[in-house]
Amino acid sequence: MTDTAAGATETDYSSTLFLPETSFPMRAGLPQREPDWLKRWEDMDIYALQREQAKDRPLFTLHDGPPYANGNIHIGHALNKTLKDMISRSMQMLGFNAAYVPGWDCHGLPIEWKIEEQYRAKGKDKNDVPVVEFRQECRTFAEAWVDIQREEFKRLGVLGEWDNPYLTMSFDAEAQIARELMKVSTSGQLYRGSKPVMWSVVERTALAEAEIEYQDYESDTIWVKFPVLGASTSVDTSSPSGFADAATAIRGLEGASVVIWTTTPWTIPANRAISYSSRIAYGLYEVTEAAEGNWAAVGERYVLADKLASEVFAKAKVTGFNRLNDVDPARITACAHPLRGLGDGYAFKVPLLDGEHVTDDAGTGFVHTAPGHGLDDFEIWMNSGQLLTKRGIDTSIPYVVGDDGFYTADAPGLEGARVIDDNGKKGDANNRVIAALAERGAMVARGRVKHQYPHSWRSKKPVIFRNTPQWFVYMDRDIEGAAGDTLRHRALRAIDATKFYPAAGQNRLRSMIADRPDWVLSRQRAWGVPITVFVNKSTNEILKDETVNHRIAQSFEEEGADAWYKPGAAERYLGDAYKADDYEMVTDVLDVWFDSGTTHSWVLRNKQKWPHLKFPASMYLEGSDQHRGWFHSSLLESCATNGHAPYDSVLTHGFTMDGEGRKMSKSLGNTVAPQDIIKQYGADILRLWVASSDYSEDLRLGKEIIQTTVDSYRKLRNTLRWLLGNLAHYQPSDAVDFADMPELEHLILHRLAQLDTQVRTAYKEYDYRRIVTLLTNFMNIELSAFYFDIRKDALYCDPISSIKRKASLTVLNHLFECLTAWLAPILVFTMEEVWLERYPEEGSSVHLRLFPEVPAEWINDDLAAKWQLIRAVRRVVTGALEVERREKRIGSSLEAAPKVFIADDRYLTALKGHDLAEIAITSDIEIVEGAGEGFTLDDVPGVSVVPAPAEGNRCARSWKILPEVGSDPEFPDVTLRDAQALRERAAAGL
RNA sequence: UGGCCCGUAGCUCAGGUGGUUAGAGCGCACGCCUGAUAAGCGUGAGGUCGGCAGUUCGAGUCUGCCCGGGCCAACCA
Repeated sequence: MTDTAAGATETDYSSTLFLPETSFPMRAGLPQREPDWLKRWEDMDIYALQREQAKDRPLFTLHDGPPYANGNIHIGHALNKTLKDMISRSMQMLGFNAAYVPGWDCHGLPIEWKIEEQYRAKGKDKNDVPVVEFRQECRTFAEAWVDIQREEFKRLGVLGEWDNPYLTMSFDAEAQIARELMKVSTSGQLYRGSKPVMWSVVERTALAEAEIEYQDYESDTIWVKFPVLGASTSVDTSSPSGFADAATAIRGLEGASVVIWTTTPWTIPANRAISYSSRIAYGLYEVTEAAEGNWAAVGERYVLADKLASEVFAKAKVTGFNRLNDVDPARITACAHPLRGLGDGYAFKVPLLDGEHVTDDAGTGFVHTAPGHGLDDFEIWMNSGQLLTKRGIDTSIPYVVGDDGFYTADAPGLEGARVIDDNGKKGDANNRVIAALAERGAMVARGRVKHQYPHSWRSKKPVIFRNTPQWFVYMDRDIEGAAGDTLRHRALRAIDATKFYPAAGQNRLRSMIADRPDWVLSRQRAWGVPITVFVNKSTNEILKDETVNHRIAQSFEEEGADAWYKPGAAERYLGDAYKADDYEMVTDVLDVWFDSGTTHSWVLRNKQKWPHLKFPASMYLEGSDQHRGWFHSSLLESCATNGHAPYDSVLTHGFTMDGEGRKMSKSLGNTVAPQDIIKQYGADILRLWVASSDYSEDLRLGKEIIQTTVDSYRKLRNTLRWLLGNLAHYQPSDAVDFADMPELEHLILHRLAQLDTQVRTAYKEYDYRRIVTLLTNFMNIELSAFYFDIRKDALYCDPISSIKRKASLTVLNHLFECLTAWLAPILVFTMEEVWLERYPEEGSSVHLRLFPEVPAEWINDDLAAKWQLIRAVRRVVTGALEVERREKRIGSSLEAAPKVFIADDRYLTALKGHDLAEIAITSDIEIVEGAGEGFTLDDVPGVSVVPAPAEGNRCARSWKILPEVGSDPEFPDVTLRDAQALRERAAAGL
């Protein structure tokens, strides 16, 4: 055993070693220091430098989906922008010109709403303010949030054209959005139809779901008879037949009535169909006993859902009834409208439609369907369009109620009755309808029900669903006469031509496009781009005049879309060619999805403003919700105007959940604000979290996950710090040629070359977590625990002239070059910090680099396979030493000099020419050919290790224990190698 | 309720076309080192692969059902 007492008097040689030297701090202090690097990048205008540097490279255009300009950014924004940043940075470093132009969505209801809120606080009424003034306030509001969000995004380390972003409310944008709309209208794809919307009679305005609150309300309910007009023996309802030829098969339906139930009697004049469900059992019932004069009289026959029949009869004060037989409602071809004949109207047939929304929980099992006054009603009516047309039924939806709540001429015999008055009180419509029904013997029963009913958030008054004219884009009409060339067809074809990450996104978007109804473009709102269309009052046709359209676009360029709302606008646009009085100027505003759906046309194609962008974009990247949003509307808009998608690829990410995988919400109190993470840990931690998560699914974020990220950041940071410390002793002139390097260095360079391919591939596939896994594993297992650990001896102790030391330094330099570049798109701040530590010159930045070229000669699979064997032997040695440590026979591995018995030639061959002691970090090792006793590992057969203490004295410099220590007269307390090192130092004057 | 998607160790993730005792890094426990030191090295313990049923000689991997979670289904973005 070594004389441990000698240690007490040991000379301290540490000043003669090449120990790591660096001022690079172990603790990052990111929250404090990140702003300094941001400032540095801004001062040097690194974004412009990148563009200049890459001006001749192929373009990679990640087109930014515009966030909405209200409120501070949340974790979803941070995720989104960070991913985008990692993509553009890595594409830039892969050799593209990857410009990034951020944008904002500025129009729309939420902003409008905020301004209205401010009005209400001041007791001001929106309707008293001129539209242009109101719009100006919205604009100012959006501008303020653009500024705030811009700073928040920059703080994440996102590099982009922040001083030249795109805004949907800029004048040129508003002009181009209008131009795009006019392209759609002149090509004949735009039409005016109608749709029920939530309508407040009191405020004379359409309302959004967010503007609705549900309150208790007492409604009149009625049960109404719809006389059966005909039935068919076959369920092929496309061939209607009367009773004359089908009487035998449809027993008892002649003279019977289908009974419906509704809580909105005033919608009866708007009834156009009855919905039933094929999953519900129906029967034909006869009234056998009822009081004299009862609405439901003895002898009448009703079709009802079996489950609800007795309930209906109870309401109808029927004391006795019979079930006659089963009824399949699909066989009823049509009913008469219960108001038939009133005011000479209601002569149309009322068809029966099979509806998913029909239940037998309440009512009669039949749902009164007024397509102009309910969403379900509207949908089933629209979806049945083909069927109805085949049966000769007019599919147009009547405008039964005006914006003031009065019945219109579409409610014959009821004109002048009102649904809701200006104070929000029930009008006389219900009673008038009930009276008219009773008069014709169409009533079965009436009642009242208390339920939750939608009310306006502002006035607290009840609202109604009301059919309202809207502007639509055809999904299925041939575009400009080309047969089969419909918008839907174009869009589906475009989806097939687009690459999706992950692939599932393709199906999702495809099924949405395949199923979607026509696109409703109009909103009855103020803050947006107007639908710049004139309609001829007598022909109802849209004016298609290039000159007029040009005037419109031109005025928007100069004054913004406000021009549409200025006095005399109609005359100004129509000029002398048309009389303004002959035309209706549409005042509806465009759906904001149309705004953002056109960005490709005025951002990607505006070469003056953004010369580094291309159309179509290389990629659109957003959260998976955007399959219904931006991906969708951009696709439709571009297919309508360009015939193809505006993107080559679409990448989607999931949503950020809390640590348990539940959605973040303010009410649950489980939200994580990006601002807080940045303040406490730094943006690089947030970015590392993004990079190590699987963004294709929902991501989780919580305390523990942040801690995990912080831990892995520390490890990365320290490994780089050690690299920096050693490279302090490296001069480029020390570089050793590849051919002159030891095998261990070749091994590391081989791994580096492998990683080069893997990292590039992963970046091309946007697979950041693979990069993080690859690099952390490499740095932890192969560098920190293996290569660095082995080479510390040579790096610290070897003589100045040592080739091994210089070769190792050369490898460290390569490692530095590669690792800093590979990690730069992810850890943008830290890699810059690391880089500047070595290259602090002005204008220097890791972000102006490309991923380094790696020489092909580094690849050496045979060598790697050989070192697999060597490392296997090493594992047996370390395993054996661990037993010695347990038994307190050694502490440091340098106290050991084991005997290694090797019976397997493969291992012997592999080890030939190598110093296993160096590799296993022992003071000495004896290799014995042949089998032996000792420590073994199951997966390394033929290798056994017999531990033994190292013989000799401990070297005061390298701490190795060798017999040779003491043999150098000049330096008797060190090994011969260390003595040589000391002599060289002295010779060099150190 | 419907469309699409997800559920592998404490955490983040690997686990082509089904095939031996399910892997990695981090964390944790224990030990070593004290010349990467609020660091470094080693060893080890952790998993009914959401549950149930089926197909199969054999399923984390295929099928069905169930449970849990997410996105979408707005004059919200």
